[in-house]
Amino acid sequence: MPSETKDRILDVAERLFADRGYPATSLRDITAEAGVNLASVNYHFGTKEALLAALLERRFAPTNRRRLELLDALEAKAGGGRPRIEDVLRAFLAPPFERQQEWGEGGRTFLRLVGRLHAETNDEHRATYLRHFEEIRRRFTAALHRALPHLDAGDVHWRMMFLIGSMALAMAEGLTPRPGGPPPRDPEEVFDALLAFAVGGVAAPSPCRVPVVAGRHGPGTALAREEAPAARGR
Amino acid sequence: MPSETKDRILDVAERLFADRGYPATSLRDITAEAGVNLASVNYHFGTKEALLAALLERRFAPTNRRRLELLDALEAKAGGGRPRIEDVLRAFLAPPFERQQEWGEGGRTFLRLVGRLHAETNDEHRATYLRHFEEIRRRFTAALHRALPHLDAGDVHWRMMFLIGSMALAMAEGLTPRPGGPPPRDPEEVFDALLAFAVGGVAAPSPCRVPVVAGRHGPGTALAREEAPAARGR
DNA sequence: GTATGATTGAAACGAACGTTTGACTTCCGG
DNA sequence: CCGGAAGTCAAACGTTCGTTTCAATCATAC
Repeated sequence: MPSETKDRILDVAERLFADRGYPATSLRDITAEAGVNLASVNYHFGTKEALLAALLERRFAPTNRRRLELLDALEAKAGGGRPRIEDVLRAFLAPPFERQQEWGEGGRTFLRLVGRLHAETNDEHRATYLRHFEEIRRRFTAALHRALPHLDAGDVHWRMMFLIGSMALAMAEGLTPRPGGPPPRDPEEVFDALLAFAVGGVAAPSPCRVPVVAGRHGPGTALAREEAPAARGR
Repeated sequence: MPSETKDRILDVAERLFADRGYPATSLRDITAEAGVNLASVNYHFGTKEALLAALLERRFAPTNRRRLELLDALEAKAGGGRPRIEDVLRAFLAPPFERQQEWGEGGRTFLRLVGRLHAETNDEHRATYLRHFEEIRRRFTAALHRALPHLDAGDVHWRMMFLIGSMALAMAEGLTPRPGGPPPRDPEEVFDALLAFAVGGVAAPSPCRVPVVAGRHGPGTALAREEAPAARGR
């Protein structure tokens, strides 16, 4: 077998990156916990950065392939018509959770890592991560716009952002046990809750920018509006 | 004047932490850009960790005070009755944006930092951050539960999570100019869009252990469920 | 003016980091 | 047997980190 070492490094690095973050995890931590030599990371992967890239590739490629597969099927079925919002969101949100089931603990760890990377520092490893994600975001934003033709591009863009934020936090924090909250649920339940929230948010009525009947404090800014009647279609 | 140096350090550190993340920003970066001596950070704040704490305290204290103030007013007005979902969410979401207006560029920078810290590494500075946030989360979760009495505690907890995720990403990424997307909007517009999304998501019908109709592939798991009749009340 | 406490300055500390080196195993086709 | 590629190992490389030290400076009260 060519490299049991390689896989051990990948597994441990995935867990430690997810637990402590990329910059806060040293190669010495990884190699010590994996029981391999320090130099083997550079031997097998080149650099720490390339280790992250390999790690992302391993899980991201199948996940995103599945996303696009579901999206293609969905759009083919819709023909020229508009796809259903829930179908689009399901195609976007389900694959990571599917993979999590299939990969077991490693998959759950990966979910947390992905959630964390969404806010990770601004350097090249962020670019490494975004390279996998940008095409997905672009295509699903377009699909969402077709499902919500009454919104302008900016609104759709922002709702996609909010959606990603919900997903990321659900993955990063939601799946780790936390004191004070209810016990963590099964990932399937989390998925159901997330999808319900996402559909409700994405399909919400257009943000009402027009009438502002400011409450009392604050000179009528949108923020201080507290008693807005303000029905507003588009 | 006792410490122009102290404020310069705080301002620069806030910006650099927001741009690059806490672990990736060195005290040398901060002091060089602020034009002060390296040792002055440790002189004025003690440690890098304490610098972060001071920085958070400066912005968080008034923001969270305002949140609780709005929440108290809201609950007083509601008496024993159930508060309106939108009012609760507005009390939670508006103060950071209000502060951002009042603080100008520094406030906007702080929003990005807060968004980033939600996914920051697991060490003590994360605890530092959470110390400011946990009480807020607890009180608003309770208020949200009163506004949504038909949901169980778990559902409310998760919707609060999703809400925080949306807010965090909106703050962290949404306010920084990004290639490929529409030009960044005014924070007021972002706030309106976020609030609309949040109300829609939080007030969504109970997670889809309710009937879902659609699609074809997938063997009946919760994730692949696309044709599930499965009504399930509570 | 001079003593005193607060602040700044330049330099160094020890530790930890990612990476490289070169010798040492291990394994297998000839 | 052997030659050589593939992999492992301990040790060291040069850098950068947060922090400390201690002398120099400044303001202010006596």
